[in-house]
Amino acid sequence: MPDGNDAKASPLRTKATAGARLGYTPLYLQVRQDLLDRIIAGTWQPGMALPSEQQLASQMGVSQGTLRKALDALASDGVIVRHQGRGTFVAEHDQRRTLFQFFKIVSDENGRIPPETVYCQVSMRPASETEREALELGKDADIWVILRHRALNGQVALVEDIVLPADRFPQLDTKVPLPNNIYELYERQFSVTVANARERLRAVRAEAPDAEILGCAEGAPLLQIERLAVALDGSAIELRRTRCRTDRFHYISELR
Amino acid sequence: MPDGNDAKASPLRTKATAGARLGYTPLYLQVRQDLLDRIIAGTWQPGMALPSEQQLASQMGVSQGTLRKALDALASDGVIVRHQGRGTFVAEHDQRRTLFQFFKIVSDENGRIPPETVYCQVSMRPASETEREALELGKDADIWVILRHRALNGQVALVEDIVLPADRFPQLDTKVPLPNNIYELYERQFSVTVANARERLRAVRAEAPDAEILGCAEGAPLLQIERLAVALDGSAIELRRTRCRTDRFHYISELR
DNA sequence: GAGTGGTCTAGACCACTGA
DNA sequence: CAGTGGTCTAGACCACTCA
Repeated sequence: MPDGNDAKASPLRTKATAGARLGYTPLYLQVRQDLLDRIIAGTWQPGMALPSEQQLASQMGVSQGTLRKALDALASDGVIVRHQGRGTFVAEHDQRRTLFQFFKIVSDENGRIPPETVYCQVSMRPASETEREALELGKDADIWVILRHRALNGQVALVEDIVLPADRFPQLDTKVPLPNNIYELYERQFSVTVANARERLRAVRAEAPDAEILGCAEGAPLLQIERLAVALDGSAIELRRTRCRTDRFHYISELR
Repeated sequence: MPDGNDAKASPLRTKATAGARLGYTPLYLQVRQDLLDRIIAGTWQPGMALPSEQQLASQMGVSQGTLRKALDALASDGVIVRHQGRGTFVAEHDQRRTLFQFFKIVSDENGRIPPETVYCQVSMRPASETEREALELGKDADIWVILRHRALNGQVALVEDIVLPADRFPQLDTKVPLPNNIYELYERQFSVTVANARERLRAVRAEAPDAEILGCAEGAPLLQIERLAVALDGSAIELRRTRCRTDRFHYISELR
């Protein structure tokens, strides 16, 4: 058993037994954060099984019910995945997750189809001011810029600029050609797990270079998607701008 | 106590005590459905308080923990709202909910601002085939069509076509002028509660009529949003097409 | 201070998986 | 059939709201 005594009778429990008004955090949220910290630190790698509820509960000195609430919270955030009868696993950026959670463009006829990368180029340059601000970078930070063209149903439909902080992705250029599933690359090669993202959508005119790549007229309407992706530890990790033809595709959004 | 013996020792409990392989539904989900049915039936109106957990649990013959899981599920679906120390309430389509859950267009400078209706027209006609299909209507069904122009920061920015099944909204035309918050109208006047919606986004060219309304050039890029809204009982209730300028506004989408 | 939802516990039993 | 997560219970106590 390699998972021995690393957090026994933990120093948590801010229980506020008396009138501690502010700053009260329920035990299950403290447990949640403790587990999340260990996942971020790499104690359990993506795809690996966590110890069983019983083991974790007794290790951390809490009841199984409390531990379960912590795991439920992590599961609803997509950090872990639970399978009845099998165990609890650190969530992975497999094909399925990338396609459903992080790819919102759908074919009008075929529904969800995985995009195929048809062109990819990597370069480095100093970050602009807006890039530094969005990615929370220091004054002289460098960034990687990835340019990709991607096809759906065999038709080039997307042009992407991806911006990454260079220091979090050392020697990215040696990984060329980059795999189709780039978040899997972040995860496996650089230990960076994308947890969630916010997107801003606009309709824009196709400028000449994009029009040529996408095979549409200059001035045609394109859907522009600006994404800021956030890592497990809450830091901004990727800035992405996608321009997309929407004559045979559309972007889906669920309001709940 | 007006909420007497209406569901005592309920006929639920499909507990599968023996090897009932398929068709097993956990008790808390049965309770959830039972409560949802009563909300749909209007036993508790939007904004009203439900009985306390203790009362509901003993009424329905389940433990407080099980009842709580059912309420938690309804709360995470946005059907009810819980307030520690105050009670549990049927969710309402107030200004706040409409603005945050069902309005995704944001000003580049000001952030979230409520849109202002500057033009509104209501008419009735037979449903087209695609409308019948989307709204699950019969052969000769009629629909209401609402045309609206809406302004953000004092600038006309949105053109909307809203399609509703006529039989669910009797005498809608007598409610003109429609209030700004139209989901509140559905709820209060027609007992129709919008629960969630799916949207399809595209970039399109501004045609002449929209260009004039929005004050932009013909052929300018517009963001087109097609929405299908679903009621509490799961039926499709509204089809909506919005066209929007995105030179000073954008659409936000959260990926989690 | 009474009443509400929120947390925490301890234990029993059930459904599912895989060797 | 052993081990895992999922459900269900009963009861204690805590934090919050409002009269």
